[in-house]
Amino acid sequence: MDDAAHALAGTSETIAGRLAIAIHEHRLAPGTKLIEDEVSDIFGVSRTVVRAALQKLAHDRLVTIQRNRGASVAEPTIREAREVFEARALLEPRTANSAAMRVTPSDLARLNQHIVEEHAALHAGDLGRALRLSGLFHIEIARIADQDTIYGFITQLVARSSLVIALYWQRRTALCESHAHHALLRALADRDGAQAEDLMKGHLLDLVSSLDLRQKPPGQKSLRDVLLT
Amino acid sequence: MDDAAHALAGTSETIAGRLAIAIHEHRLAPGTKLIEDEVSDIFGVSRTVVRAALQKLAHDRLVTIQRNRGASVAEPTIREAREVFEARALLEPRTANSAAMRVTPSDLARLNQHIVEEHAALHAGDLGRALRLSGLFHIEIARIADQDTIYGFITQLVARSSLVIALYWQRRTALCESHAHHALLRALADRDGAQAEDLMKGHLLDLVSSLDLRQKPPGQKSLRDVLLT
DNA sequence: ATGCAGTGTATTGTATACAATTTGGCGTTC
DNA sequence: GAACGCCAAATTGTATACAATACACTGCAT
Repeated sequence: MDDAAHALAGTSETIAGRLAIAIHEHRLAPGTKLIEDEVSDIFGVSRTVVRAALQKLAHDRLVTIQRNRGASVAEPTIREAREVFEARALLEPRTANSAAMRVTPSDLARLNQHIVEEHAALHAGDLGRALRLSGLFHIEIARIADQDTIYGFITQLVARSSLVIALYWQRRTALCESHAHHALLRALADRDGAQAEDLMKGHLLDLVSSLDLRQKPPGQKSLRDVLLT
Repeated sequence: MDDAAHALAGTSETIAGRLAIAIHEHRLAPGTKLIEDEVSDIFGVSRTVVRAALQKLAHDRLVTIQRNRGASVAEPTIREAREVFEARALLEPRTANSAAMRVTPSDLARLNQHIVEEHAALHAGDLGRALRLSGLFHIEIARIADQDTIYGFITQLVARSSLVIALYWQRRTALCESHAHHALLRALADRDGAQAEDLMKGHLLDLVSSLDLRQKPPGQKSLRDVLLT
């Protein structure tokens, strides 16, 4: 490649992937405007390709597109945040159960690697990467369950969860639930579907309770809150 | 409008909607090729808009896009067909339960109207329209449950179900489950969530058992089946 | 006949040009 | 000084031109 401009050229899929990872790792904050010209310069492609990528992300609710106003990283409302976790509560426990029946040794190895890397990232202070690995753990379980459709739903929900966490996570919950994943891994290794299902259910409940979903997001405090302080 | 060519002009959303309805009503059969130039002529817009519409439909798995080979109406495999109904079984019963708690008189009226219209369409011999109304009944219940995220999932699954039915429905099952919807409506009217949940679970089981998911789809019969008749 | 290479057409992929719309700033007026 | 209207810059929406690819068909050799 002779020109730095298109050092990162790619299809709309790869560009959507890069953006999704950046969002997942909290390097692109909710609300960030995504201007077509800028993005196309960065990746060295035309706006056409970028538009396709943005539309895909919009369909996954990772970005919001308003007609004639462009795209920005989505800012889920409290209501959406609750819905995302309610949907996860509906899908993931049963999926973990199915996964327990089909899991192979290489699956277990991969899951274990996720946990190790997540731990390493945490110690290295790379919170974004730790967060993404934590999400990948859930996605990996869905993949093991071998149900493409549900896998797709969970992938989308995990990505959106990352946005929810960016907006509503209260840092005083420091534990960051790494042993929850450990326990899940053990249940899977034991092929104990019922146990995996219960653990997943509890884990998701822990996750929501580590969020502050009782008031408006930091940036969008209600008028009342602002005026009557 | 002075020109018939763009009598149906619209945005990519409306075009995707038109295509989706046509697919839902089995006026576009699985496998039908969707050529950008043709579609753009029909709706009087440029290929740009049509491409966006097709990509949206592809994301919903109603059409398949292969690079450099274009888009065609999706042909779900048996595996996908099973997955779609497994996902529905995971989501819809609980959703029906939630709907029972929130349903309003006007919701009930609308549901009832769906049933009536479905019946009328059946008697008029318009099977496609009946099928779409039947799907709308399920979607309406999800809407009543007031969970946008799950509503979106169910909408997508119902649309895909229509493709599955086009491919795998065995006509000898004539009943077409109209009283199942009646029973559901009664349970909702009674605000009996548990009953609604059970009915929905059973209804979905009836649906899958009216399909023939044990062999290859009609068009793709295995070589063995063809040769050893 | 069968298989294969080459060629032309049909179709999709991408970039770019232009139109439409929004946004922010500037000056005017009250 | 605040409100309003207007203009310029930035940005998105759509169409179109051109490049790249796949597909069907013909003719040829075996």
